[in-house]
Amino acid sequence: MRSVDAAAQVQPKVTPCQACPLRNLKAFRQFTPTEVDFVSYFKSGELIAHPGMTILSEGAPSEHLYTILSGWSFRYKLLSDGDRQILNFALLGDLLGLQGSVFDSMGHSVEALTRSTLCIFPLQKLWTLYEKHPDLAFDITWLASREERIIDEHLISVGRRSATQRVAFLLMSLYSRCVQAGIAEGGQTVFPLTQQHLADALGLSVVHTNKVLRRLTDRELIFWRSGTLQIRNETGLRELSLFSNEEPRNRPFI
Amino acid sequence: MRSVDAAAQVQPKVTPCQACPLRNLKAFRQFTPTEVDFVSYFKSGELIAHPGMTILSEGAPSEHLYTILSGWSFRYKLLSDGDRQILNFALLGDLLGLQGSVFDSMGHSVEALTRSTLCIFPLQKLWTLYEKHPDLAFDITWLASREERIIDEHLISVGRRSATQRVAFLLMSLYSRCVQAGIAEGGQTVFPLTQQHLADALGLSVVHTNKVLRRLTDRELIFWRSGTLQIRNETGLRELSLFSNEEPRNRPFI
DNA sequence: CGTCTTTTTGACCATTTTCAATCAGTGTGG
DNA sequence: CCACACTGATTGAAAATGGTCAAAAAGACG
Repeated sequence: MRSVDAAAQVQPKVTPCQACPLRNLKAFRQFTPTEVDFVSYFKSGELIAHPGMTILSEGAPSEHLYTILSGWSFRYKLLSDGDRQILNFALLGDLLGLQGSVFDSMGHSVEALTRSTLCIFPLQKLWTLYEKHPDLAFDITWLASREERIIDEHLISVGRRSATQRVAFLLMSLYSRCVQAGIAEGGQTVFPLTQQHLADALGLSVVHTNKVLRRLTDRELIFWRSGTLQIRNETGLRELSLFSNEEPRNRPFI
Repeated sequence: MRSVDAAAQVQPKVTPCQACPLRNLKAFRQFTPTEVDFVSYFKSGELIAHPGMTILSEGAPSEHLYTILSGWSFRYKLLSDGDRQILNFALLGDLLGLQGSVFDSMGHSVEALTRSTLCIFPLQKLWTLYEKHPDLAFDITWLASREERIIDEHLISVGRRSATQRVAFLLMSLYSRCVQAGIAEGGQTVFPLTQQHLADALGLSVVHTNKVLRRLTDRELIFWRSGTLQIRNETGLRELSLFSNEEPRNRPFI
């Protein structure tokens, strides 16, 4: 279990906010020059996280807020017997560490799934954001509400859907987020999870997750191999999982 | 399924913010006079909701933000087959309808469990709050983060705990919130749920929930009868459920 | 090529669900 | 005050979904 300090590389601003790659994606909203200036002042540097690295730890305070510039990570909690529940995955543009800025410690941990680049925002400047940039403060509320929505949806999955529906739903929902993030096309997306990750997110055992995936493959709904997920029959998968994508366009980020 | 318009009683401000009963509870933070003035300007009236009434509907836009002045309600989502997942319960001081102010529609519904009084805040004035009262804007972020924390905790319960632990955990966590809200004392609290509500929150069937409750009663951990829940052995229940209360004191509200 | 992680399968087991009644509590109208 | 209707609580039995265990196969990597 490597800690941030041990394995992370903190860098100065390699990617200037003025040239933020997220702004080119149609999913994200545009900034005004004033906003860009503030965010640029707010951002203190970048963090390169390597696969398996713990970015934020449950129970520990957090000094920073992060925005994902690239890569995948996931939020999770551990039970005392070692069981892990993955709460949500985090992709391009997602905000991490908000709990740390509002409470004295994080209620969950965050681990990098792939090599990731995160923008670092020191909390000392967060208050200035609220004071001087109500529009950005509102964006933070927006992002928090969106996170709530995703967890709500996840909770109904784990609580009320069958194993097959759960798997189907999570795959569809991640695929849909990948499309939004511009890293998926033609029904195909990079998909750097292991079956263990899926199982831990869905409240299932790996063994059963594996069997469900086999069935979905046999039914020619999906094809998942060596880090790539193919949605072979999106309509079928949507029907099965009752997934309906209402992800808002023009989403904010910081 | 009564709608808000049909059964609700919208009243002018019966309880002036200056004399808000929440401010007397040690769990809640104090307001500055400026803040009280603004909240008072923000609040447009009160809503009396009766048991079973739908306060907010999934998929519908919401015109208002609500704060609970008294009573119980719960957030839930329905599956197409009619199954219901209760996402969280809402008590004194909790904020309802934030999603409606950020997205064009609610991602979940809210139903009153008991007769409830809610403060009504029209969304048109929300932007003023962000502009003129960054401290209150921060409070909204705080409340959103707290909601996330509770759902996270709920999700790990549903995903990874046994039925017995789940029931024990939910009971402890609701009891703990009641203590905070000042409506519980001496291990005893009003508890206006049915076993169906518990089951729907925990992702269990009513039948099994009933059997688990019986076992908890037989082990003399709890005693629940006619709307009153007694925690007969708090230590035992905490141990069983792995519940640890870290609810922050001095919580904000609007 | 050898080691380590991840995936896959089969067999067996357990928790939880579903089904089907019955019972208890509450409110209503006569 | 009692019969009737409803909703919610309880129970037992049978069925099922998903879990655990164990082991082998397949990849990934130095």
